[in-house]
Amino acid sequence: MEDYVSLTSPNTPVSPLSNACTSPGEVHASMSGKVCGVCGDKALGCNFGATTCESCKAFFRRNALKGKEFRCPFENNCKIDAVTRRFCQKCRLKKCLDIGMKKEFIMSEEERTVKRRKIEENRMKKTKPVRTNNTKNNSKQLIQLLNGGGSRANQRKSDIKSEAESSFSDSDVTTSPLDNSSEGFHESPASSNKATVINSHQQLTTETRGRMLEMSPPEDFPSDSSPSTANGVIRSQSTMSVADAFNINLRTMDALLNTAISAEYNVVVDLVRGNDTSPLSPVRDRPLNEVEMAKLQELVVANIALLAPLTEERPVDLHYDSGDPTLLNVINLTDIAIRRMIKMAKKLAAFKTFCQEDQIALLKGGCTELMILRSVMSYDADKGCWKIPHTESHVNHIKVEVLKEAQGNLYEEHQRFIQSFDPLWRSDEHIMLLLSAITLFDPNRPHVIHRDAIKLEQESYYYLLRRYLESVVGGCNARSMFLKLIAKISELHILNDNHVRVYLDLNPKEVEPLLIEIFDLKSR
Amino acid sequence: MEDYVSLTSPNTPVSPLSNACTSPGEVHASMSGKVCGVCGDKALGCNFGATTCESCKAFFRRNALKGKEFRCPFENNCKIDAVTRRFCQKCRLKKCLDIGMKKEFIMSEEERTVKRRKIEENRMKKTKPVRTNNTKNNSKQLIQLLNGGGSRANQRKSDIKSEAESSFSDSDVTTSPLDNSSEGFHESPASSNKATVINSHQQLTTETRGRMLEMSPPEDFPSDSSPSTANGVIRSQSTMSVADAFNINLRTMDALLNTAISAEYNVVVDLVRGNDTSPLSPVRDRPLNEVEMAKLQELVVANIALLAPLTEERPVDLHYDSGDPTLLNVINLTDIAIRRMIKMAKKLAAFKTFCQEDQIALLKGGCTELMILRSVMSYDADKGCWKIPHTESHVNHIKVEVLKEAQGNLYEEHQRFIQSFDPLWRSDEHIMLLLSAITLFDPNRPHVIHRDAIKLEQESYYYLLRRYLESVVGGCNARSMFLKLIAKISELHILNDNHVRVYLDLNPKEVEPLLIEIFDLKSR
DNA sequence: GCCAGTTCAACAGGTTCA
DNA sequence: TGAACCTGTTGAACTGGC
Ligand SMILES: [Zn+2]
Ligand SMILES: [Zn+2]
Ligand SMILES: [Zn+2]
Ligand SMILES: [Zn+2]
Repeated sequence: MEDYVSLTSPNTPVSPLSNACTSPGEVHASMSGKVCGVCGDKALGCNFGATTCESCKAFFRRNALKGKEFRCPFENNCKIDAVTRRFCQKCRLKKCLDIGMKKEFIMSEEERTVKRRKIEENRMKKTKPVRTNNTKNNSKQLIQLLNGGGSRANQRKSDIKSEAESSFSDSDVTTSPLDNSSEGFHESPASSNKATVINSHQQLTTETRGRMLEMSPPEDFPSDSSPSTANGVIRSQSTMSVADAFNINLRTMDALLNTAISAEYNVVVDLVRGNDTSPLSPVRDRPLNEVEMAKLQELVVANIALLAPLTEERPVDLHYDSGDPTLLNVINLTDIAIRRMIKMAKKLAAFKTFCQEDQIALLKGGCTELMILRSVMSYDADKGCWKIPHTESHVNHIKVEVLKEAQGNLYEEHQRFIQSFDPLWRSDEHIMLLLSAITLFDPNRPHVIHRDAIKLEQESYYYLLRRYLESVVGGCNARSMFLKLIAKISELHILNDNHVRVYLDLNPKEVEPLLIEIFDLKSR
Repeated sequence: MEDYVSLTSPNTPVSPLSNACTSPGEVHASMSGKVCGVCGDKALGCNFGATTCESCKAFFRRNALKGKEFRCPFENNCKIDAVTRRFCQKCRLKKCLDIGMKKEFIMSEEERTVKRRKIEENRMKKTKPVRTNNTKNNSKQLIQLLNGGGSRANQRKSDIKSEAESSFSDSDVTTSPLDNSSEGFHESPASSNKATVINSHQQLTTETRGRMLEMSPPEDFPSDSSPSTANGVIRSQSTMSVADAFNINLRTMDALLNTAISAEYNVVVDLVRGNDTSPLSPVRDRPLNEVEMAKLQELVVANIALLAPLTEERPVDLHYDSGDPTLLNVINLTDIAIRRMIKMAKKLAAFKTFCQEDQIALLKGGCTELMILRSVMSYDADKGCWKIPHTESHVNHIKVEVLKEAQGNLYEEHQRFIQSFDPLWRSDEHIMLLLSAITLFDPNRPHVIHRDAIKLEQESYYYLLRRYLESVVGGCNARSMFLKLIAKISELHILNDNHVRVYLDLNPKEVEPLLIEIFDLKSR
């Protein structure tokens, strides 16, 4: 059974030194059964410029580009056949090249990237359900809500037929362990502000690490602190004059931004000039500046406004108080949650600057993800329920378990997602709101028109999130957290798909009009 | 004489008596249950060229290479079976060889070291937090250098005992019978870098993909290719759980990360300029903005500081001034180069924000690669030497040819690497510094703790490099240059890896303490 | 159908530990 | 010494653009 016969005619069966594959059109007569020019094994075709077997093809692809230097355990002239080919990489590779295989034919990193992307795109096209457009026609409710400053534009199914309540969530930011919640509804910017910036992980304090560094130059790193808790941690709390920040008017963005820029820029200037004087002035680890604070505060304020409105919007028809709501109840309550969302969005200056089409696109595309985030915020781990404020005095509790009624393992996934949020994140209103903003201003929503403009807005929130983290925790940790949070956004997209499926399965007749509009249910 | 032949090369893998293993794909009909060719015990597969059991495999590995002469207690013709195999090593080993086991297939000492390293590296990449090496204990010098602003923390061997320039001869005492011993070592400041230590060949593959995504044509996200679909609608595969999906969805992560980074640079500026930029305004062809400029400038400044310090750091003991330095001289001079590197790193704000463990990991892992880059920068093509400033007025010239002293073709490879840099790149300080920064902030270094944080920083420099190129040459060219430069980084890793072994063979007694620490030489 | 790349289970080398 | 284990490498089978 010795196919070792091949050993006698070691090299290429065809031409001694090259078995370059002939041009496709021209069939080489002598080739009856193709043979690998490298090892003599059965060949299927031409690979990287020569006729080879599958294994030599793979071998060449894997090793030719790496500059890796192999060593021959023998005399650098090993004969390569189907059995011995594995024994000496060096001689095998050499033979590959000798018979004319070309490294150039191996796709570069870039080419592979392009290819992969192309495949992905094609895959998308096939799978893509393609939803209907956001025409003015099928977005009446949304448009009304967006335009109408008031509440009359509402048409709730449940106004007629009272039903259960609640939703995943509305804003329970209130329940947040952080004090600010307790401040609750006042809008007094000042008070909330303070909370804003400073509160936050108790342990971390708003240490302005940058400042600290300057103050204690020599031993930048305490060297003792464990890496995780780390490098900077507990330091004195520097109570910067946050107060001023709030007086700043959001409208005068230009001025503010200039401040920010100069701040950013100053670092450089410092470095360039007397770099010796303050070599440590870090780009990071500095407290939020006025602009940043203002932008963050805007979110907080918009969110606060969210807490009360529910009641005004519609008569209290929270009948289910008597018992636990069904899944359908809960779903329809998301109607309310979404209205809140819209209201909140409208409080964001940037949002209002977008054209109506984009506003609709963002809301339609993002509202469910936003709700999931709210769900995370309002989750009460102890009771396993969402705490949802309805009136100033009344808080509703809805068992998360209601999700078990949904198909698939929505409940488990939802729980896992919530759990995957570090309690510290969940309870940090600022983090959650920033994530919400990033989610809202997602430039990749379908039907978006001014994509770049939206992208810019989103970027500003990414940036702000990062800055916020830097101002709260230092160095490595800030970046780690930032990345983990970004990962959460990625997970959110996926989880969202599963949630949406629940809506799509609904019978339009049982669902609130607004929901029908948002999920294009009629079209199903 | 088949045996002879088979010993020298695998040409005849199958000797009459052998039970040489056939290629895996080819099913040997006669083989029902595999049996050890040596002892008849149950065999699992092919080991060192023959089908053997686990114990004979281990036996052969342990004893075949040792020149050890065993003595047969009997007549030199013992029967070897599962029971008797341990009675006579001599006959057992002889039988091993008889049935075709080849000592050449046993990895040499050096190969094993390389392999071990690679494994450890990979392990570190996966296991993120776990702290291991780089303990404070074995990184004293580094820590001193990192903390101490001054230079007193230095302990140079050459300060104390100027010792013979040594011959490498002993270094290549490599025990391996295989030629590899030939590696010898060579060092150029640059080349020595390679040894750097932590060779890391991460393939930039997946990462590059992300980076390229952004660079591609203006309409990065043709709206359809975008991963996000609308608020509902199947984003990726549908039913998978969030957890699973996460892996599959790395692509989305890439995109998000990119957004986050560009946010870092653009937000402030863009907003100021008027975020109503036309929707299609291309990201290319615009000059660097303030933030980007600042970050780049920081590198330049840090680099400037690098040029003078050498003399302060240590008394000039460049004995070789009288003549050309030997390879060992050069190797030990890398000590100085590394000190500069550390100094430079410390001038980077971002670097300082990392915890000490990470700072050490990055320096330990990256310093040799960084030195290779410096080698490229300081190379004088005309004279074929490196120009290394020692004092402000004095520049040292070291012939690159010193690398020829090293075994193997280190010199050639090094030269090739340098030459492969377009002179335009080499002379562009910004490009070289950006490459250095990318190399420094390599998240895949072993023992890194906050891997993702470092990755973020690195991505940031990738982004900056791209932007820099865009600002200097036009869109298309920028793109291809960017890719070529990335490829260089990849080559750098390989070059580095290929010579790590050189350092490993050094005799610790002849090497500067800092180098010992960085290369963990003592541990050998 | 060709020929790039991708995937994954088996393979074969080293390492560990009793 | 050898069973158990770990990991990088191989290669058969498969995917997908052209
Ligand atoms: Zn082959
Ligand atoms: Zn060979
Ligand atoms: Zn055996
Ligand atoms: Zn014997």
